[in-house]
Amino acid sequence: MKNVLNNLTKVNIKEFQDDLITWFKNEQRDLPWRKDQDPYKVWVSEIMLQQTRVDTVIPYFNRFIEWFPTIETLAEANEDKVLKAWEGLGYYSRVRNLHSAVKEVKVKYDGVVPNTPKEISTLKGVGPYTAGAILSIAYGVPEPAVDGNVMRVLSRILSIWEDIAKPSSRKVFEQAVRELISHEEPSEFNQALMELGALICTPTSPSCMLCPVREHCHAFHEGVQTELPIKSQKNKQREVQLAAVVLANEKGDLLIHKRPESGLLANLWEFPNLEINHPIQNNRDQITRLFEQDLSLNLHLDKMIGQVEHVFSHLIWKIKVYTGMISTDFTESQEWKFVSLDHTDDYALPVFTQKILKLYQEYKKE
DNA sequence: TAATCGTGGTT
DNA sequence: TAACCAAGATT
Repeated sequence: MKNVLNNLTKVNIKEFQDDLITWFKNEQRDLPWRKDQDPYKVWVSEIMLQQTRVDTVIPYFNRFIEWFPTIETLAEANEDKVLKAWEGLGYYSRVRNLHSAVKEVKVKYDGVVPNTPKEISTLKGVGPYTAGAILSIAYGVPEPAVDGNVMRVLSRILSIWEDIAKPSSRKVFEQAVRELISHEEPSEFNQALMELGALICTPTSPSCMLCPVREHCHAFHEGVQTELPIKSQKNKQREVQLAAVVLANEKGDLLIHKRPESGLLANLWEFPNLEINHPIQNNRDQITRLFEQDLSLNLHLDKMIGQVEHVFSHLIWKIKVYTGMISTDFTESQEWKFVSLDHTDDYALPVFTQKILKLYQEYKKE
């Protein structure tokens, strides 16, 4: 650790803080979660921003705060509505954990987000980054909030050649922040590091000539700013073959199924589907039998109307989409519903399901 | 530690 | 177009 951070002793910390924070106060973006320092809103924004772009988050954040303006309202909401508010954002366990944690804050902390590292870190979905972000931004506590931006910025400023893709590297950058952070303005300091990473110290072509802390930056002085940070590459996605079926009843309502409460897309809704990874499971009769065996759906597949591809972070789904008919004695249950497309307010539909729906609607036009 | 967990924009 | 990227947490 000492060796990796040996450039820390060469930084004029006071000047660095001042240059960074002054720039932030002048250049920061006007974002909806910066209108006040309500710990609940800071919390919601930080969860939404995990692995998600600012431009994507803004409309989701505004609508979420409209629907659930306080800890109390979110705690009282039912999960289907909460998931619907997250529909399309991805990483859905984030909002299920947030919902659970907000309920805990309501009963255990009398509705007040805790302001100590130990307590806030026990909340579901609140890891090291989010704990530091809420504590510093909402409460002014000088804790590190190390995200991808901070690792990139500090790897350049301090010329740190650790692999930032390794989980163990985060503690190196946390230690650096503990040395550098302003105890007078920890909120501005942490946000400034991230804002600098987002606007100036970008991954591929950093705008060093516009950088307010250029003179403090070891990578700039050595001309290696585009070689940092070091980040090892991830494995590529595994490909999975699926079959899905769109089943309409007499009214034109479509059959959807609630996914399991854990794992991928937990508790979201989908058109009936299953894996068909064996080559032998590739014709219509075989797939019909699989729906009967695996899902207890007694149905007739009409025709294959097209294919849908959907890319996850670790999977690629290639889905053959069928239309079909289901036996008249089928009955609805908690996990199986016929729904009108005009009344899906209580059913969060992930993007792959919406791709199937679009294919089906185009097919119906003809 | 390495996998899992989404989606859409950028290079 | 394929790879990469974006304010990570959990298991």
